[in-house]
Amino acid sequence: MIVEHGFEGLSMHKLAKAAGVSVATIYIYFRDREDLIQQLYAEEMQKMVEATLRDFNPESHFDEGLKVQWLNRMNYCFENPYSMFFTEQVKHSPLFDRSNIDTRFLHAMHLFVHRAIERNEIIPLPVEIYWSIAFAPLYQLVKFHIAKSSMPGRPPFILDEEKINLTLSLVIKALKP
Amino acid sequence: MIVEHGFEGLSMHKLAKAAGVSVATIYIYFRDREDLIQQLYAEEMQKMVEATLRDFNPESHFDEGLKVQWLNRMNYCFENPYSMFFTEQVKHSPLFDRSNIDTRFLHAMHLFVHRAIERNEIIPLPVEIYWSIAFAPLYQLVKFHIAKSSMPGRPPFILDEEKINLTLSLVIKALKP
DNA sequence: CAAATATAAATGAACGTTCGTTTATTTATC
DNA sequence: GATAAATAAACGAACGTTCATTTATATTTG
Repeated sequence: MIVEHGFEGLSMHKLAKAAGVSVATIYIYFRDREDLIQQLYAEEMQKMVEATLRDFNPESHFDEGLKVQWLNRMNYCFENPYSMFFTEQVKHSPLFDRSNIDTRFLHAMHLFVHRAIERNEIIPLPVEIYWSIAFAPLYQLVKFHIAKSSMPGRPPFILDEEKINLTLSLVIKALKP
Repeated sequence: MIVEHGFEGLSMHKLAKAAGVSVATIYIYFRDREDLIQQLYAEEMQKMVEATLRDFNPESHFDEGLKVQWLNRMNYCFENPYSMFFTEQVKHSPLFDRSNIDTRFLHAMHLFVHRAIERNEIIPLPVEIYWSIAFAPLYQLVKFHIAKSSMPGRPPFILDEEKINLTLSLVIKALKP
């Protein structure tokens, strides 16, 4: 409902009807409407983080580790477009609470980056700059892919492993000493 | 209203009251609520595009042209945080209509990229990959800056011209032959 | 083992608001 | 006196939430 019609598209009555359940039943499991959305968001984010960290070793070489994360993230987005759209919508709405970010994920990332810097695999950078170069391009490509026709009047953009590898190599080039 | 409470925070009654106007008056100038939001979005996007293209010459050297755009975009976001937040919210909502993207802007960008490729200033790339590397990091940095504390438990991230230049140099390194 | 009781889960109906939108009328401008 | 702009009031529909009640499940008792 939220993905297709925005937050306004989710009403407790419609949700109850769609779930084949009474409206009051929802309030047994969720304090109120906002709590429902927040719990759903937390749940989806946790699944995404787990998928992103699958087979990821923070001690691995930077190139290898970043590639694992890119492919994980890309695959998850492709297999769960609704989840992706929903979480992106929350992240760009006033509902988003930055203090609730998964710390397990952050720690793994910090370890990974600092190890890579120690080993001289990438140049030392503020984490935000590192993040903006290492991940923002991936997100953008995934969005282009999901939007199918990325730009009007152009052929649809299909993100495949070849394009991922090309972009990844450029990103790594930027971060290499 | 939308920035502070989401789309649900904008009601015609509350808007009329805030504007010191009757509800019916709004319907003289806007077909309905959605038309109001779409017109507001189009207006804000046009202002942003104009600000981004200020002093930008599509024929200029790639490094120079990209820097102009980055600084323009960054400054506009800083000076108009509400506009930024609002448009980002629309872009990540089902209201967003990809077919309404400003073509003037797209043409300027295409010309700029192709000239740079012709002059061998950057490697040839699909436009989407170019875009994801050339701009996504900037957006991410601006978001970090606006979010003040980028990641919990870390000092607030302040985006200044020095950090912009550093990131820009890395991005250019990635795109250079 | 069945009946009785206690506990938990689920419900339909209703609450008072607020929603987006319209219409008949008044006010301002030319 | 005509045209345009603005309004107050009202519309039914839908909203989030609650509550008294019913249904289902588990436990105890005779």
